[in-house]
Amino acid sequence: MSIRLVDIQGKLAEAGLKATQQRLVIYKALHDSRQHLSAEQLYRIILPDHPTISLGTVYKTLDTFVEKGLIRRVPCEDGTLRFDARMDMHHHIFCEDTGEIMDWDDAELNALLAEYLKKKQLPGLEVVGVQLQITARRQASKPDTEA
Amino acid sequence: MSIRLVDIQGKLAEAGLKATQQRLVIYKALHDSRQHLSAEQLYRIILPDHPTISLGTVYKTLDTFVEKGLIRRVPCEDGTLRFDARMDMHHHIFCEDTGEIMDWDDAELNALLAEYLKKKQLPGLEVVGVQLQITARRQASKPDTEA
DNA sequence: CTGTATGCAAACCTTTTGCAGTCGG
DNA sequence: CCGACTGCAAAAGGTTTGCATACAG
Repeated sequence: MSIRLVDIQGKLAEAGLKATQQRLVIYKALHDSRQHLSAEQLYRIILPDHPTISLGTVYKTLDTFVEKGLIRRVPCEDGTLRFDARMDMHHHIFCEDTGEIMDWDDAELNALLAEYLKKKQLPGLEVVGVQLQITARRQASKPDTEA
Repeated sequence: MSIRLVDIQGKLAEAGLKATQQRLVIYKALHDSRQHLSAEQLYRIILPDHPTISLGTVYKTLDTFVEKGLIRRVPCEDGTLRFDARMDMHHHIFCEDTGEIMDWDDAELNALLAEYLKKKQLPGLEVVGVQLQITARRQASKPDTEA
């Protein structure tokens, strides 16, 4: 669940980045949260344990991480920009009621999409990533609640 | 290609919205652009022909349209929020190089996804929308350019 | 040691808000 | 006519920038 510092150091070294305290903390916080957090949210999580870290550093660090391929940006329907430490193929469910983004993992779906993309060619484009974006609403237990 | 005013008026009436000049213009501009524009971009497109329209109105109107289901928000990997007048199932290719969002239409893919979702149940959630988000880069004509 | 990365605070840009006046139904 | 909608301008919110200082390699 919780990533080891050694592993983060490895990732940073691979990317040619200095392993500063802040970078270790930011990566670990995002990874271990297993969520899709904004810079601001991440800052608030980190602050109690690291009161001297600055919000600007969080922004810069996240940008650096994205640039180096350590994390990815998750576009979110409510307009906020969030980040995800998972780099493997997976999908997102956006809940309209709560604004939450949940991961959706399904090997069958991944295989389906991989096969589809192998067949289809995008004109002049090389696919770098694919994800299904599912928008959902909390299911009304009583179907007659509103409609 | 270009939508008729009568049709927009119909949509607005259905949604219970007054057919103001501004709403007609904004909807038409977004629809006819066949692109995924931000409020700001839309404002700039409209301004020459309607110099008195205000940016605030564009924001409010777009929000109202989304609320009423006339258009949808398109989350974009660069953090900007854009809007799309197409409400039928279709997919988006985000080009990392240009920041452009292109539509991707494929009946086969739509069928594939519809079938998949019919089979799978999301726990306690009702699916309102699905779209494949493809991230791509311009294909290097010479494969040895970088890698 | 040296240059990269951080902290701080100001600047910037986008979006929201409140209110008086306007206009569509 | 009346209430919904607009324009304006100010405020809020989130993100970026610049520079002096600190720290990893």
